[in-house]
Amino acid sequence: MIMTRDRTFTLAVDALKEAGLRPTRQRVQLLHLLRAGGNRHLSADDLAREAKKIGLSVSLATVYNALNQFTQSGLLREVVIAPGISYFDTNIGPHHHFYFEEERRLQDIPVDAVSVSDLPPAPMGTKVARVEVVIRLESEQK
Amino acid sequence: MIMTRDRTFTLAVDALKEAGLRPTRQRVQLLHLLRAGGNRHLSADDLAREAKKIGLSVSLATVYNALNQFTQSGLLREVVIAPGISYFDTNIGPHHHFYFEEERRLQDIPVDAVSVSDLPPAPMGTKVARVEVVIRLESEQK
DNA sequence: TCAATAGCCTGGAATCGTTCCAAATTTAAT
DNA sequence: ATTAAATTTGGAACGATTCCAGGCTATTGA
Repeated sequence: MIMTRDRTFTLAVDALKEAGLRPTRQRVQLLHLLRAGGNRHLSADDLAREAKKIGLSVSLATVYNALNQFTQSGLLREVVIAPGISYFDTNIGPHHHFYFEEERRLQDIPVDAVSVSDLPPAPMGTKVARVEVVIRLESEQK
Repeated sequence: MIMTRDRTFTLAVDALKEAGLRPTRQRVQLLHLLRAGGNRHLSADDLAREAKKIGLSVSLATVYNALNQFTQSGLLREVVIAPGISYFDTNIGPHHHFYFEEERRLQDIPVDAVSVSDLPPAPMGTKVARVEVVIRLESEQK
């Protein structure tokens, strides 16, 4: 008799299929983990560490591969902050970012909280892939 | 008899002094080189290579030191594009950037060509250090 | 259902950009 | 000139990321 399957990962599996990525164990688990806990900004290392903590067996190379593939497929968005500091953002809708320099932390800004208008046209032969707004914050004390 | 000194580097020397940096031979030469040729976007390696080409004797470590010091003093602006790709921009006035993904090239956008308005207030205890707008472009061909 | 095959995962080595270090040199102040 | 402080240097070290070759796994289609 066919048992009802575990539905825990159905969403992740579907998302991967739709993105044209094979729903391998590692990718499914990582995507599921990424999507747990709302919108987040994680480094590759953060994700690898989280995965390890909950007992997933995934190599660091695979974490990098998966994050890059997810980003390319539009399942994630990458925000690069400084040489050697980059975060993957699970919020893929249009929005912007505050960056707290001291804390090295990102925070989403809803897209309607900033208006970017009168964009110059994309130069000939190109099209806009993305408009990125980062507001860098420093502690107020002088 | 005191000869008239070489004025070639006067501007660079003055800028360094004003920034509170000692006008050492290396810093003067590098700043001068940076400012030659209008607004530019150079990686550390680009600058080191250029310096070498014109016969300057500067170590790579010094190039990095100088670029970081110049950036901190407001003589330069750093634009980070991707993990491992960052440029130093000699244009320190307010402006934004196009980034051509394929060519890995930056291009300035005059500040008045984009309007960023209704910025949300900086969170309590912080102030805005900088607002960064990068318009990422990809080749138009499908 | 089960092989065949294309794609994926892995640990470790390699690479890249960047920073660190201690010694030697240079600058600025006396 | 002398001295103290700052700077430069080459090379080692570093952290993040990518590469690689071999073993595994998902998908295909017979």
